[in-house]
Amino acid sequence: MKTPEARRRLSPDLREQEIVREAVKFFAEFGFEGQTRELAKRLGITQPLLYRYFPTKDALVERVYQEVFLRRWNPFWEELLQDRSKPLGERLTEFYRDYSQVILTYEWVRLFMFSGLKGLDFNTRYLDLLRQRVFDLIINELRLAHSRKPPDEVPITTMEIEAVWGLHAAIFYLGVRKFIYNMPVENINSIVDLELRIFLDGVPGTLAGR
Amino acid sequence: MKTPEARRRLSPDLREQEIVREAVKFFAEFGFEGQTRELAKRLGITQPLLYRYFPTKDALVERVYQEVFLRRWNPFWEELLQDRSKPLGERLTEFYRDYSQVILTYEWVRLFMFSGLKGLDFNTRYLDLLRQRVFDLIINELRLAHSRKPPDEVPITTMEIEAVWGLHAAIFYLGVRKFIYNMPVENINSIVDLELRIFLDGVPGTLAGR
DNA sequence: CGATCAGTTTATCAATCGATAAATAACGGA
DNA sequence: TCCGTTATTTATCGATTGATAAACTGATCG
Repeated sequence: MKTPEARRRLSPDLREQEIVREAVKFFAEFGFEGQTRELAKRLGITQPLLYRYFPTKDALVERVYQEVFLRRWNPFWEELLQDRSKPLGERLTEFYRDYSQVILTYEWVRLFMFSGLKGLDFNTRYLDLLRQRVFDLIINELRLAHSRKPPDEVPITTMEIEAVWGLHAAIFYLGVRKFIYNMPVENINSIVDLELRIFLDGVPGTLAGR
Repeated sequence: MKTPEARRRLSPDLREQEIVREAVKFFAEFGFEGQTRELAKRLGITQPLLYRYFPTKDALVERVYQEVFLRRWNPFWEELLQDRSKPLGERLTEFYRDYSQVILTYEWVRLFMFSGLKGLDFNTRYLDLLRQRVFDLIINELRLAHSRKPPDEVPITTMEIEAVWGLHAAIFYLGVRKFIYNMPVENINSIVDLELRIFLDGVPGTLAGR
């Protein structure tokens, strides 16, 4: 009992936006093997129309990546982590609460995993960025908070990076459980706080630069 | 320049074993959309022969699950975690070193993720088992080691479970990074030790039952 | 009100998929 | 050595896939 859906002839910009928005949801659900006919059906259009806006299916997939991963990165995070007017614990709480709100979504988590499994290099590129823009900063601030020598005197160790990876994994895995394993995960903020507490209590023993 | 590969007519048992063994590798690489013709090619047989041993493709996929997940569970783990003749830290190290050696493999990690993304209920079933057979045990032993009331007096809290989830995630994510994101991850045992140290130093603050 | 541009649909192709039936050939027993 | 069982291959079907070309139609302008 829905409208006959006879609405046609949208402006190209609007139509493209609609396609991309629906494609994000669609590929997040079925992966990149999701069929163009089914996507078109959800959009209330015919399948060949997709090819008016994107030359190939891969081009549409590529566009979905950009929309989900690149667009959602917040440059302010890097400032926040270095804002020494606040205690480090407070900064980390603020950062990971906000960061988790961005990446712990159905689309982000699943598309990221689909991308990794398909062997696309996007994951490594994103994670290299994450390490440079976030992990190194956190280690730097942790060193400072515990009166260790800075990274330019004593280089960052593998184990320091791994310690931060552990924190990051604990938080990201909440999204894996929720959106990939389909398990109930509630009160994410409280859990983020918990993981941070455990991390901050336990990490001093692994910091270098004494 | 390889042998003409004219060998035919294996015994049904042997042929089935070969098919399953190769199918595990194959589906771990390409996911369940991997094509039967390509799988047959890798086996050096023709595609219809697969249907002599498995009625449908799904039946073969189902068999792969059983082979990888059910067969590799070690009941001894549950005994080990409760062996109070050893310090808890030692038990956890021993367990997670062995457990990580079993699940942090190309096949296990990728098939588990493919399964989750496809919406099969196997993940939840496995993780329910993991929680009952491992998580609850760990929390019980942690309570005991820190002189808290046992779970039958003070029920296990959500946050205690989440704390163990965090440890588990940190370790499992090593496999995600290595086999899904294709990142270099070395010295897994050392990292497991590190995560355990951080966990054990930080977790007492979240234990209930005081 | 008619003409033109462009957004959209219809019709269809070529390749690929899982699956089936019939033909072939390898191995063991008499 | 021959024969029969059956493991294996050849040939093929029907459905589905991404993609293309041509026909259609709605909106804007004169």
